[in-house]
Amino acid sequence: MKLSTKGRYAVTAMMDLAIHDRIGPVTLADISQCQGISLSYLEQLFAKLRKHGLVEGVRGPGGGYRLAKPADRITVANIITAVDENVDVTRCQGNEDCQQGDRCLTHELWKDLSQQLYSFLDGITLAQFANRPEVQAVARRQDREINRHHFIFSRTAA
Amino acid sequence: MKLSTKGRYAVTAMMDLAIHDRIGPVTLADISQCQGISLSYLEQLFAKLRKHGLVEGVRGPGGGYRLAKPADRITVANIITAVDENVDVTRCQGNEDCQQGDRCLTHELWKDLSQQLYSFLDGITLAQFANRPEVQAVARRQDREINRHHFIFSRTAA
DNA sequence: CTATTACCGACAGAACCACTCGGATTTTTT
DNA sequence: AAAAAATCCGAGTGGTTCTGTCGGTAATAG
Repeated sequence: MKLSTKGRYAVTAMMDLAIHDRIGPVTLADISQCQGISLSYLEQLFAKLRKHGLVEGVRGPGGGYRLAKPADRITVANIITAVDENVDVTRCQGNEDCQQGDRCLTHELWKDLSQQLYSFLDGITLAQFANRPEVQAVARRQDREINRHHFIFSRTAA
Repeated sequence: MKLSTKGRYAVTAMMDLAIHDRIGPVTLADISQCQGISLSYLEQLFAKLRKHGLVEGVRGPGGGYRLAKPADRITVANIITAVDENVDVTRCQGNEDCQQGDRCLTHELWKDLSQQLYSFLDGITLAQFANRPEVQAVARRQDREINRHHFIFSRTAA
């Protein structure tokens, strides 16, 4: 388990997808502009998310990314492990005899804590965020706006 | 909230201190050898832990580090924030009008998740690890060993 | 006095992060 | 058919963090 800005970017971007899931795919350009992350960097993150079956891309104009599974089946732990594939285990990989047989029981304790943390984050789904009343309200307003712009201007010109 | 190898090292080292707290200070050389971390790197970590009032150093032969507070008053969150002082907030620091006023509500959601994570780790104390029966058993055996070596050889020669 | 330990700062290589650039491919619109 | 919008792809880069080395000073126990 590891937690860096990379993971945060991935999680917030996925929240964005979950919120606007109903009106179709969201472009990386939108997320880039909205969240202040570079487009190319987002592309790299989404390549990993796609390989892990969390999102699917839609090419061409009007395309973008959408969730590959219902939002209540995607957990925060899923997202973080998808982009931070570095498992980064203890120094004495598996072989527990790192020092006089039993000295390094702290490694066991850490593994236990790490597992607790994973379980915690695995219990939090994207749906839990997207279904909040205040989120629904804002999302609906934005969706209308986006639809209007789809007809008049291009969407990203908003 | 951030979680890297640095934080893991700090937490496992602090677990070590908590486990052997009863027999006095633990030297960094011991932790270094036991956990496979370089001595100088440990020194850097413990300088931060000391500045945050989590440990106190004892100089001279027989010295080392010991917990500055009872183990049930030191949480995992305390340790991690002590060594990873990087708070690393959202891109639009505080000013919520990062994009068209309300677009970036994902930042709010992330802040909420981050807070949940902190609370979770803040609920886990060193004592919860040190007080486990299996830990107690191993620690007692090790302590005896260390005491014996204190008289016959030097402690690190074990 | 000597050995042991914490303390301190500078530095250096390696790895990783965040990002850029230049393209190629697919699809919709015109 | 042409143009534009979007995903895809890989190479490369500057900066930071990680990990560790080295050399030294200060305090303390025996």
